Amino acid sequence: MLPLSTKPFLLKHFNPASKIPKYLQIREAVRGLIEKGIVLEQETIPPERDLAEWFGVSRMTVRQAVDELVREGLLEKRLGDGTFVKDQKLSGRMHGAGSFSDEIALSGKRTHSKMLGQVVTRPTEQIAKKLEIEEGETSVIRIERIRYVNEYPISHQISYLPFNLCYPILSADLNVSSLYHHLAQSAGMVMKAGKETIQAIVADDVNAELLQIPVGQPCFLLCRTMYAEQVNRPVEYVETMIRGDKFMFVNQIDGKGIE
Amino acid sequence: MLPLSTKPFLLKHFNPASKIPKYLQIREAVRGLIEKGIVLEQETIPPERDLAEWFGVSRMTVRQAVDELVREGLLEKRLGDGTFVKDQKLSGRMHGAGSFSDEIALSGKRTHSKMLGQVVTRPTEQIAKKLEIEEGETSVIRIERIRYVNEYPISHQISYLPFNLCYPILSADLNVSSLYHHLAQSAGMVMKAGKETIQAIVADDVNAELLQIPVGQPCFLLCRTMYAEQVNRPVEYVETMIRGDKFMFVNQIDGKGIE
DNA sequence: AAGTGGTCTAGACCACCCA
DNA sequence: GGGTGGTCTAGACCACTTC
Repeated sequence: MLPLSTKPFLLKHFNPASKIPKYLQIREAVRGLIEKGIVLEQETIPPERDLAEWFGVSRMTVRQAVDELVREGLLEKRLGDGTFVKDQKLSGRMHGAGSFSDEIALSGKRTHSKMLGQVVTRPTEQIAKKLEIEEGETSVIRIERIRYVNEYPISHQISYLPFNLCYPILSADLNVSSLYHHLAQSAGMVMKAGKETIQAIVADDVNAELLQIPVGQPCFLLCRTMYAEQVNRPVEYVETMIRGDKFMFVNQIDGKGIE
Repeated sequence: MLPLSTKPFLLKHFNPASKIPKYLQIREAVRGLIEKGIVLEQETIPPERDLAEWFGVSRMTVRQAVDELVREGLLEKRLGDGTFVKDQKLSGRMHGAGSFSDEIALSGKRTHSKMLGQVVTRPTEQIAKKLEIEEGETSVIRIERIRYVNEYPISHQISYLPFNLCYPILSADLNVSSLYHHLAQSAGMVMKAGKETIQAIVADDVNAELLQIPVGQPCFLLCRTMYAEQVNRPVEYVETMIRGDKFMFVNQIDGKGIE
């Protein structure tokens, strides 16, 4: 039997006269049920028919609310059984072979970084999604740097890391040593795998000034999400703008798979 | 007005008597509309009320189907306006140890090539060097093509092949089938390995016209040298200009080699 | 004004799970 | 068998965009 407190709690967060759509109010009310611990992990929320009756709405409206929480990964429906609160764990299997990085092909050159800013902030919706952070759940560390090769700027990089996983790096001096190195040393995070996309874009005015190039000059935009060994979720999302006039990617093609 | 072909196409992929839920059939039918290029990017799919009438289902059922495609990022709804096919960047893998390519990850898209020219000519010094041809020793085949995805041009490609190794392909129709396929069939050349570089540049006037983009738009320039199993020298050098607004590279990062 | 997607109803029957 | 979620109907009114 469900605790008696669920129904009063839900109704307290619902106002049918409000301009806010009912399904959104219901979604947030049910979310509160979980966040406040009124319904614990592995337990069920009330049946859809009960919710519909309590709120005085149709079952379809309840489903619209609950299904969104299911898609967010907060709830799990089991056919014929009920709707359960999930353990807070997100899946993220990584596979595929191959490696690569933006630091390759710079061998023999002198490199350094300049820190532009390192702040703890609230993630935007996009960043929260990339890091698989529940919206508003927590803070992220935002690190903005310029990387130099032989004294000229080569890339502008903005990294985002979940605060609660990576806060020890806040004490690091990233001017002289690498982010990944410090993540391993101070936060115990060793990067394991990830995914990146590479796009061709032109420099906007901000990047043009930072990279000392004209606006409109071609650049690479590299967006990478990295996973650490220790945790089953992303620990870094980084966007890197790289000068197209000073950098190229090199790829060795090997054997099979060629039509 | 929508092409007449949408309705017949959709109904062909729908069977109300099937045990498969209607909304799933509708979802896949609409997906087919996009993948087959019957509805192109930036265009709208038919209104929900039309779809409901055509399929003989209620509008809620149509919405259940369409909303899933919206969540997948394939469609975008604009209130009061319509449901639009999103402008998606195509992607190509970039395995460090394996295939590459601009031809993968185009699954479900209609692709074809247009031959601009196929001539036997004397190699320039640069091309001769790439193909490891003694200067003036022999001739090369120069093949220039535009590649299309869903009717819009995606890349402009110029391939160079040593004449004495590859002349059988001169009889091939490269409009319909791949260069590598024909090299294998008619010249007995199977591509084995190679090396490619990827640069970010902007379109010049020639490429802008061929790719139907403005001059100055960002592009990738991919330069690749390929070796065949049978011979110990390059058999193809190809330069490919790829539209940056329609294409991105995707790379899976795996384990080691991370600084 | 006409057409679009957004929200919502009050039911219905089904397949599935558990006691 | 009784309760659960899965699918589906045939409407309705609203808010928004476009013309």
